[in-house]
Amino acid sequence: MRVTREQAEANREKVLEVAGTLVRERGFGGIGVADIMKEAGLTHGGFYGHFESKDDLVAQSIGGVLTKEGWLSRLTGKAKPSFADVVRAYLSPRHRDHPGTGCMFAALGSDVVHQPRRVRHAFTEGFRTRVEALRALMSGRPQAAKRDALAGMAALVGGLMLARAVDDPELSDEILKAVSDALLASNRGRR
Amino acid sequence: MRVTREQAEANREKVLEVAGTLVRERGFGGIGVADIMKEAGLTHGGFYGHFESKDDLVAQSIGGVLTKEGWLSRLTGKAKPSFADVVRAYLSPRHRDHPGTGCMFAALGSDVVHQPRRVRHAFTEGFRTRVEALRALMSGRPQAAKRDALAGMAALVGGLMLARAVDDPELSDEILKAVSDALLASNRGRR
DNA sequence: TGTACATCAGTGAACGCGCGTTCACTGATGTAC
DNA sequence: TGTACATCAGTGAACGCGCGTTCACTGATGTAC
Repeated sequence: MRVTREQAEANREKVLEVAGTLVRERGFGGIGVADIMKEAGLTHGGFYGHFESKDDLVAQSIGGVLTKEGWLSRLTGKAKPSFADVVRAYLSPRHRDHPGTGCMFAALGSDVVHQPRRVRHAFTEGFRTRVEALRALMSGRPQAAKRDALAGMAALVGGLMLARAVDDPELSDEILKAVSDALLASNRGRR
Repeated sequence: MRVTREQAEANREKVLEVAGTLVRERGFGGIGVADIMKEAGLTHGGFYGHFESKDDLVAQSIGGVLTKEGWLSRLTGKAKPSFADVVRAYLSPRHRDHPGTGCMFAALGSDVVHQPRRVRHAFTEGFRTRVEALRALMSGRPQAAKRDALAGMAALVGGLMLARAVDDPELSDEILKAVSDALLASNRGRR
């Protein structure tokens, strides 16, 4: 059942997209080749026509997500979001409850260290990009230091991850609010 | 090859301890029953004399680590550590490079959400304990709010996790230092 | 433009390995007298 | 305190399931004429 070249390419991209979502929802240990292919509307046998191995797919998928443009706008829903927009959207219940389309670091962060070199490297480069983007949005004279952006990223990622880990919804909300307030206050203080 | 009751109990505790270390070093997906038993100096067959299942072992091991007393002293090497002592020890290269005896949240945080109820609950209760301990060490008038402690925990956990995830040692050190400086400064500001 | 053949994307059965779990067995410990 | 038997912690082979990977096959697409 051969398909057109365009369809084959679309299928490949669909598989990458599904993998990116499922791995964030279920973690590295929670995704299988058959699952992913099924979710993409295909059967598992065709997998190796597109990818060398499962590791290859995961690396490509994560690399793709972490280098795609427009993530700030997708997160906030605004074309030119402010620092406060980003903090509020990142630490929102909505982001917490939709890991599949959310931040890779909060969803997979503690497992990255156990992944193959390629995956770890993609994460590192994606992290640099995001730190720089955050820095550019922060206040400071004349501009915020990388240090402030690194500390901000740590608080964002740690806060979201903990809000997801905890099994008490109230505590989870409390974490989101606490980190959000602290970041917004410290950015005001830097002005 | 029966052993004394004391030896059997010591073996059980050794298995729990090994599991606690290996799971932090390798993640939930990186530990096998045979590995753990071998590392404890036993063979895999005896496992089910001590535990109901692998999940049971993991839950018991993590619950044990998270309820044990003295973790603040073990982390800092001091009997009565200050807030600055805790921050500096937590975000030290030494802690980053020894996950097996370090913080559960940074080592396993993003995977906790995929674990059985028991494990998630143990994490949540352990988290509460640590937030309260941190709050008690922070400055404030008359004392720091829970909010400040929650934000502090998020920054600590996120910072350590990211410092481990990243594949560039320089960036890793930079993360540790940035978060450490930010936390110490904001605690001074609260005084 | 139409026809014949080659290509190859996708299918689904099958393979093989790793790992959690079970089980018959061993031999030292614990206990009854 | 010593002896005989019962208990049971630990051993290692074996089982079975899940999952990554392979492969012969199908039938629609792409191409040569």
